[in-house]
Amino acid sequence: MGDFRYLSYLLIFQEVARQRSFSRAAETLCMTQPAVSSSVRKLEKYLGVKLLDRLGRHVEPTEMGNTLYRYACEISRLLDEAKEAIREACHLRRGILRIGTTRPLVERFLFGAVADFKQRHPGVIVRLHEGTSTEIVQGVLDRCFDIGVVGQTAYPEDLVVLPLTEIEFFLALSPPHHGFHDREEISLQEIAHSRFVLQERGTSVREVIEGLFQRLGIRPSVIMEASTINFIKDTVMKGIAVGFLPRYFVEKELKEGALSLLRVKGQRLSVRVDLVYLYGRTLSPAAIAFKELVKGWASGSGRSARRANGCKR
Amino acid sequence: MGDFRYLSYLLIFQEVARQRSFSRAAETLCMTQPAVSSSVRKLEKYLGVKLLDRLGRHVEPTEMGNTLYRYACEISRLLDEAKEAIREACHLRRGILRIGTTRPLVERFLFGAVADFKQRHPGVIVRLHEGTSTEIVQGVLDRCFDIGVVGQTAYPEDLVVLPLTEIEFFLALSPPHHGFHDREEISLQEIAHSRFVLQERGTSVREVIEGLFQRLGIRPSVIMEASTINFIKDTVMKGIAVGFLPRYFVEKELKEGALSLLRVKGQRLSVRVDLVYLYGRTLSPAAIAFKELVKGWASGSGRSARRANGCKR
DNA sequence: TAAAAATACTCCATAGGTATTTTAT
DNA sequence: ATAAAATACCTATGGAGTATTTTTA
Repeated sequence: MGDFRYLSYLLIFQEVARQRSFSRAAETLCMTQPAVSSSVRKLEKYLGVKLLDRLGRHVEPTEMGNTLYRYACEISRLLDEAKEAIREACHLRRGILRIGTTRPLVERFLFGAVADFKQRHPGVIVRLHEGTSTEIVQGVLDRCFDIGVVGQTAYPEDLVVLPLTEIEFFLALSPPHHGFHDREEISLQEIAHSRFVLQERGTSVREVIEGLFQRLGIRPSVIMEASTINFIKDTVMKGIAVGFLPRYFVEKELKEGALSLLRVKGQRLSVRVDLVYLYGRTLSPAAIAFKELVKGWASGSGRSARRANGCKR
Repeated sequence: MGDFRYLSYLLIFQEVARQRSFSRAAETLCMTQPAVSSSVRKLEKYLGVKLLDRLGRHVEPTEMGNTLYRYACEISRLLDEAKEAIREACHLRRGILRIGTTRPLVERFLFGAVADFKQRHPGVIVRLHEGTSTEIVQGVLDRCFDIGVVGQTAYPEDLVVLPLTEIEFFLALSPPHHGFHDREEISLQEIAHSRFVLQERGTSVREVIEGLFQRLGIRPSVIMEASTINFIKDTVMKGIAVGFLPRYFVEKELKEGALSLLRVKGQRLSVRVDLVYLYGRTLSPAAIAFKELVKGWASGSGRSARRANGCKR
């Protein structure tokens, strides 16, 4: 095409039409009157129509001039709006933040982090999706999520992985049904023939647990696969099976004695929590801000990311 | 401001975002790849944000890039629309034509001319306003009408006046009530003491009639001022008063003998019909076309403006 | 290694300035 | 007579080209 330059003429014309004067328009546009005149003339030549009637003292848009003026107004409005949208997104007053994560992690710190983020940046829309680790990772690859917070898995390349924290899992069992509830530790061999309720396939914990069993040559009898961590807790408490749970999740039940947690002897049964995003892609300001925030919520018990600073009042 | 040039960068960026490639965008834009690259880089620098993630083989808009891309699409849509609107208006496929005229002239030829115009240019909206000659002239001055078709008056300067035709007025009277109906002519003195129904003040005919009476030193007894020409006809036919009417308007009544028309002796009682528009202002293509059309309808009995030519099929 | 973007440089078109004339009020 | 637009002319910026290097898939 090559008629890009006429775009600027359009905005110059708009000012002339608005002010009904070349000179005044030149002034507000910080140009000289001849420059404005020539711009409008070039636009008229390009479009092949007269846009302004020069009437000595003042100037008046023609029929076509009025038509074009209306469009020019709309266009310059959009230009301002676009600039404003970018400005606002930069200052975290606008935008969308799409986070993918797993159910247990939502409760561990995402929930708190998101609430914190929303309070700091109420203008940003946060979309929190839940899924298994593999689903979330795929979602990040597919640009469904800006960032994912998942238990460690085998990541594909071109994914930036930022370790956040580690969550240790313990063998969870119901006191009445086993003789182990007074012990601190237990070896997997001791419970090799128990019935298990495990996290569903596709979750990071499951992968870790499977790896453990495999290394010890144990083929456990998995009687249930739970899609929610709550279901595991309930099943264990009923004494139907044993499972693996993080401590933070059953704090209350432990106090009540409804459940026992035993460290798995000789093995480090823990899952690293990672924040992941696509390599090479620019994170939105909102995503960057959230990334920093969630680091705090992961490391300390969460509240290390102070609420006081950074908040405009 | 001076940031006009960034407008063109916006459209270049849009093409890159659409094609997800600098090289391909350069091709469709008929530019070189470095030119496109530098444009986008300048836009990024101007806005202070990264718009595209360069990923070797291809390119992908960032969050901000996507936001801006949506605006760019809307803007380029508007640009196309504006150009199309102007093109269509030039070819008389779109536009508004605002005509001001007086009631009797609508029936004399405006009605036919407008119908003819609409048939040739169905896309153009025609707004036909009625009023007294002075009202219409004022409307033209106030930009309410593109053109006015009125009986001749004292025009203000800066009005272009194009004489269309002349309409002769005759004394109209009801046969039973007067002894003149078998005559051809009559002098105003003979009916100086009749009761008159005249066109309302502000109309051209009224001005002409007033001038005539004044010159002859007659002060007629005007018992009624009619705002519609029909009212004059009815009043005359009822024998309540005498008035002045053009022949074309009472053709039927003359044949039926319900009315007589007598030429006013020694006086040329006629009103010139003018097409007027603002001096210095560019007429819209629709107005120019209508102007030419109405010339034909005024001169011949109307049909001299052929219908065959100029019509695209 | 091949395709695409970035970089380096050169050039000329043109946007926009100054000075002046024309025009209309 | 004055204010505003048009015209004429000139200069310098920067847009866009060619050639080359760098990068990544």
